[in-house]
Amino acid sequence: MRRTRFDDWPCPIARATDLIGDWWTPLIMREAFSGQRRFDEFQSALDAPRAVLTARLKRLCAEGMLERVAYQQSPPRYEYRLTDKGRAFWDVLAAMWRWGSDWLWTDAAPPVVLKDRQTGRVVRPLVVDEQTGEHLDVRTVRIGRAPSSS
Amino acid sequence: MRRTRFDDWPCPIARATDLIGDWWTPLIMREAFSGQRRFDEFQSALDAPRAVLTARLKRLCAEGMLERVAYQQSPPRYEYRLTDKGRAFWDVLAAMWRWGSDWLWTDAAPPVVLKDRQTGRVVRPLVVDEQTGEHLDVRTVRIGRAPSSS
DNA sequence: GCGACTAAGTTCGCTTGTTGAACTGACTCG
DNA sequence: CGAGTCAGTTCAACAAGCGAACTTAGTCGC
Repeated sequence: MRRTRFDDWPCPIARATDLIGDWWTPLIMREAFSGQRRFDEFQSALDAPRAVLTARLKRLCAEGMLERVAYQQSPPRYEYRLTDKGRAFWDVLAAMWRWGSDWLWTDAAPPVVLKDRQTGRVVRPLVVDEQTGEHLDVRTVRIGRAPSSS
Repeated sequence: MRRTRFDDWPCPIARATDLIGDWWTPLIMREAFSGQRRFDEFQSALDAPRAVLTARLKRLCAEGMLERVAYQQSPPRYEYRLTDKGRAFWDVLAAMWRWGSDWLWTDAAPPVVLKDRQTGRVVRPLVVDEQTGEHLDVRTVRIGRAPSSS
């Protein structure tokens, strides 16, 4: 009777949900993107229960989003670094950022924004069709069987 | 000692996580996007526990992502329709779709794709900077304080 | 060499959330 | 009148999340 797993469903959203649908997980990734690496850094940045943090980091490593790397031998200490897969996940967080900024502040504007590291310009993530560059509209898109590769 | 809420954190990712970080919730939204509206449609499409589905639909309505609308008077029956806020959430699901497709099928390609409703062309969502149209790279972006609007 | 400190977890008792299955109530249809 | 439909609710067992305290292996200041 354990929590239903989605990680073998034939749908990208379901599999992704299995990972980030976990409590705390997207926030851990956010911290990783903003440069945190060590257990205690994550812990104090998020104020998450240590046991939960342990479980999440273990899962993220198992999934190949983070890598557990020794940064000193004695006493043995490890830090958690983003892998390519983990870095690619930034796109999802950026989409969440945009949607959250647009729809989750009814009263005022959110106190934080994304900025270009060089120019300082405010950056607004947008989800588009790779081919056309047009904003992806729900109404124009449907879910379909993949074309057979044979 | 209840589950830590993120919905008043000053970060768009945190607030979004509070919503979609919930088990089942992104999948319910996916079903909503593919046209499901009724309680039993969601239930049988996902095979989710009915009690959980009730709780999630209630939450999504409270958050203004869905609307509970009577579609007949007697007996009173309700369906759940996407609001503008809910429709806007498609961007996040699209980003999850893309990332999941790219990184969560190690063995083969995913069996489902997004297609243009008219042309049938396969559509690949991409997260870009709204200004430049360039793919958003983690390394070029940082989190910063919002410019004061005064 | 002794006590305080540090980093990275683990353990524990308690509360909340999830699960599957069965049940309910108001109606309609044959 | 009995079966069926829809939109939930209820229940008991179990899993997961919570905060706080504890552990382990080493270093640093004195």
